[in-house]
Amino acid sequence: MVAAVVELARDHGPDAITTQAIADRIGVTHGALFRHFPDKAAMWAAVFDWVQAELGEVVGEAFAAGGEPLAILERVFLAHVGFVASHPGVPRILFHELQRPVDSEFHERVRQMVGAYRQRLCALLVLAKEHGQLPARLDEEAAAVLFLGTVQGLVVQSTLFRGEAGMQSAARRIFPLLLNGFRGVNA
Amino acid sequence: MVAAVVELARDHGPDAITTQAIADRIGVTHGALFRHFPDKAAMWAAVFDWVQAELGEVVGEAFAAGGEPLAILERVFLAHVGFVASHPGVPRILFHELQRPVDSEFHERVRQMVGAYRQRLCALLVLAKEHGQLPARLDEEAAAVLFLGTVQGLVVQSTLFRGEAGMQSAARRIFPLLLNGFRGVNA
DNA sequence: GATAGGATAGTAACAAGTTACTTACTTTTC
DNA sequence: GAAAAGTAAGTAACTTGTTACTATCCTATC
Repeated sequence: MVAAVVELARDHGPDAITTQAIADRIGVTHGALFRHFPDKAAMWAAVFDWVQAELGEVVGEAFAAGGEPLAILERVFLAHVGFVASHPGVPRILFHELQRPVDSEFHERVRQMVGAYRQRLCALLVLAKEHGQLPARLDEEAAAVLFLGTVQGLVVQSTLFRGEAGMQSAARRIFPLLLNGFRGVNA
Repeated sequence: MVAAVVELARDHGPDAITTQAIADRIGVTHGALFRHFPDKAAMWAAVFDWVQAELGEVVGEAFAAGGEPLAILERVFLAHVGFVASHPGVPRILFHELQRPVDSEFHERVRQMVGAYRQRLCALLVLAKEHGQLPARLDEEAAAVLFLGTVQGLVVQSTLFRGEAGMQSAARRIFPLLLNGFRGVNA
């Protein structure tokens, strides 16, 4: 089911992801879907669960692989971009979720997810400071926001232009700039 | 009309922006809308026209106000963020537009708009190089992508967290990091 | 200067098509 | 043989767009 939704999101915007379209894609009748999910919201929730788990795993591995803090940072960056590049439907789904009312359940979940991600990044940046890889006066919260923003901006622009193919190479060109910003030229 | 749509987008997500909802917001009946617009697509087009003109003006002023290239860059950054902060519905509308099929008319328009913006940024960065404010080896295309990505990422995270209020202050904290990245610590 | 005529803008009700979801019934599977 | 899974045919609500009719205002003629 989840796979069907992610594929549908890739080439027809989420408006076109009707329960009928999902059923067609899976190869069952419309009614059969509702034997497994109480309603459409539950289907979206399942998709979100999958995204959260999958992205969590990919990024978690990058975090866990060890090495110097800045090497980890780069690995996380590329892993995140790589995940999105190999699942082009995912950002569309998330953007769609974000367009619900601000106090919706999904908003809360995304907020928690991004918040936890940001905290891990902050911890990593503090570690890098302690290792002397980054200046002690670095505003690591701003840096974490910038890091995530860079990924998100890359995603948006890649869906606009080169498609997802050029995303990885763009990421490799951009990361040094990002890192230099963290290191600080005026330190 | 445009104002009604932008306000609706602020707190109700574009799915809920039906022609009926627009009519209610304006204070006319449903049918009256179709006396001014042939169909709903034309309404979206009008909204997009407004966004393009308004944002173009705000950013254009920041470009035109003169000063050193990096000062202009900062002014553009803050102007852009300020515009979005004062019209929270706008990013939602644009994200909604981006979820149409890739070869749609809107996609093409957004692409041109972002493309033109990127070129202006590149030109500005080249100018900064010539003034000796940025190292000659700076990859200005990557820098332009990073610049736009930062704005976009800031927008996304602001709609998630502090709301649009903290966006300006976040922008002020982040810009120095961005700039340092351009200046390059390894130059 | 009053008034006919026509464009402009609005209203109310409706038509046609979608969408999410249900229900009564059948098939598969263990 | 019973529970789980699937099917076919609905239904109610909602969405975009249309249509027949009305009010308002500007103009131009008598």
